[in-house]
Amino acid sequence: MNKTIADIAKISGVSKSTVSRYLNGGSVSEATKRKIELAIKETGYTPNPFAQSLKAKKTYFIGTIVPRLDSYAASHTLIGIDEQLKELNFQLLISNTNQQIEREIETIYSLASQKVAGIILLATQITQVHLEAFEKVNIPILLVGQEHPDVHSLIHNDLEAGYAIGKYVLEKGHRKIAYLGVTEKDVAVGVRRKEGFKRAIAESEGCEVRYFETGFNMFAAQQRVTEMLEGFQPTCIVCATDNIALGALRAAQLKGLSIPKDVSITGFGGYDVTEIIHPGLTTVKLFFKEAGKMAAQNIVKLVNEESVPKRTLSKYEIIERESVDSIIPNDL
Amino acid sequence: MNKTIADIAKISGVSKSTVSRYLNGGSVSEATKRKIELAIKETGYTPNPFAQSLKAKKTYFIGTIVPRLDSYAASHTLIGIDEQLKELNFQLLISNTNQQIEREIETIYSLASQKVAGIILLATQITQVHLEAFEKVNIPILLVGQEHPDVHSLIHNDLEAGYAIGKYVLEKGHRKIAYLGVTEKDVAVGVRRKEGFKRAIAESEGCEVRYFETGFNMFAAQQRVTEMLEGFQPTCIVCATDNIALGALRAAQLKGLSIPKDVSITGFGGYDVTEIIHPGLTTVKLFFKEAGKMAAQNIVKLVNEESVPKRTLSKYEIIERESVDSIIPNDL
DNA sequence: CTGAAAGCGCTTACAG
DNA sequence: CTGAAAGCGCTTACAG
Repeated sequence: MNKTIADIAKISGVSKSTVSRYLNGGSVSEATKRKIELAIKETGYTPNPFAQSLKAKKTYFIGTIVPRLDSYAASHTLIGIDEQLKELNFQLLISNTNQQIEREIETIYSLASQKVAGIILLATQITQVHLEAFEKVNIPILLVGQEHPDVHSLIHNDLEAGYAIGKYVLEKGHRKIAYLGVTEKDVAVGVRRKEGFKRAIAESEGCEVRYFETGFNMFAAQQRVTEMLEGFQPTCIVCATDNIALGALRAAQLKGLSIPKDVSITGFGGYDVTEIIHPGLTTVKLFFKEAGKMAAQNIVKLVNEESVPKRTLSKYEIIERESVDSIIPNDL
Repeated sequence: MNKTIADIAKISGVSKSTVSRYLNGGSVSEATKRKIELAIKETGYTPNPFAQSLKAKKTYFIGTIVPRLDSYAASHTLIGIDEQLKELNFQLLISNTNQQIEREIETIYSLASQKVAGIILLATQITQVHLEAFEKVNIPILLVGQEHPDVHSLIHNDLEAGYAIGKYVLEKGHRKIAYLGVTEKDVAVGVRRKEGFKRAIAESEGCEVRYFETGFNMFAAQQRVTEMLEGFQPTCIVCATDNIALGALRAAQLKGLSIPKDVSITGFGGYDVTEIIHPGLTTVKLFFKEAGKMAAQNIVKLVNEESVPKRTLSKYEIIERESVDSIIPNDL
């Protein structure tokens, strides 16, 4: 059977209080300390976390709500969160909503009823219902990937990153460009990245840019690009995610176009697969794992009632590979 | 503040015992049932799971140990486990070991000290130390992906699947084949798949087959294939995983070979990306999500002390795409 | 530094 | 059907 604190007390000949004090780093004499240590080693005792949480009125669970488990972004963010949380002696509880936004709400309440100390939400959209739930459960919440003025958040620098990739393709001489984005309901990916890109475009002259919208799925993107290519032949396709870029790549290839000679393509995310495909995809790398670590640090601070900036920014970096051609005119 | 069962008792004018009985489906009169329901609705009361677990001496956590979070196999298996566990009213606790096998052992003990009801281990290797840990913690364990005579397991039918892909390439006329496997320490992937493949080869004549070993990483595989191609030019490369196949594909392409005209390639796993790359990869699809669901069902049965077969097999299917050429001689 | 006692929020025989 | 009481394994003032 499982040993309890009473067993340890009996074996080491002290009271339960003293054992508890030892466990929690209170003041215990060297001699009793040794006796207790011995008893613990001998029995393999570990405190019952349920009893601890019940009594101490606090738990060491951090709930993380993810829209999906099978995405590079989600899994790498989770890896970072998990790693950092372990270091801080918290336990990660992952809840997958399978991209159903109603389940996010349910999950917020159910995590609360499980008495988690805090919640990290890998967010896609923040609705009024979300805000209401945050309010009601009354536990620290941290948004990752999206921001909202009323909630603490950690976001990728989508605006600047969008600007950077815009500048990049412009510098490579592209002027006839298709921008393949996603729904504006997703503020980070659908609005901010495009906004940054537009700013870059606005600083350049003689551009012909058309904007298209597709889903996050690569097959949907493939089809969208196939259609697009009927009526518009850009020299460069800038995609709001790597998955979209993968779809674009395949659509172009199936059309017999050579990348980057006939058309250049860029992605956004920096997934591993962008390096292994042929040609390698030029993309904006986002640091998901690092973002996850920062998120874990922030939520724990929030739990401990330490101060945290309302908004934390994660970095990005442009990775140059083979999918973008330089078409700078000869006269340069 | 959080309401307790005492609050509900007071509001509805009955005893705590009765409320508890109502909560646990005991016999309660219609009238009191209604009063209690009202009080619960009014207060938004949810039972404290720590108190429940402490008293009832059982928990609804199932710990799942995964070697990594960022793999198609792991995440899809996890999705299946999570989905099924929710349905069975259990809560999934994911623990990532980051491919460090010592951490698997630590995690087994730490999950046990967290009083999980059962453990699912997405296994790579089963060592003596594992068996010892299973023994010591004395809670139900289910292996997924690997098997061992002493432990319950759920595995993909690697042997048959290996045989099937061997038969397949043979039927396509290939006789000069490279098999790209992994370490035999991984019994399922390193031994069984190869064994099945060899059986198919043994049934055919005039084959020249060479066996190579590489890691699970696509970049390592790419390099391995690049080297291999110096000394051996097969008409077909059979890979033990999709990631290896991706590496092989890139190596061949960088060498200027056209797939499948110059060399055919097959994978193993059925990752989404194998469909979007160009050419599409012919592969053996494994049903990770379904396997995860079965695993969840089995571990819960084990927790409830119902009987479960020592070994459960998950299915597979060959997906034909463009990466394998038919080179059947003209005389057919 | 140490121990006795109360209490965290539940569940479960037991008696009625 | 219902309630009083004990107890799950801890922690935490309080007194010494």
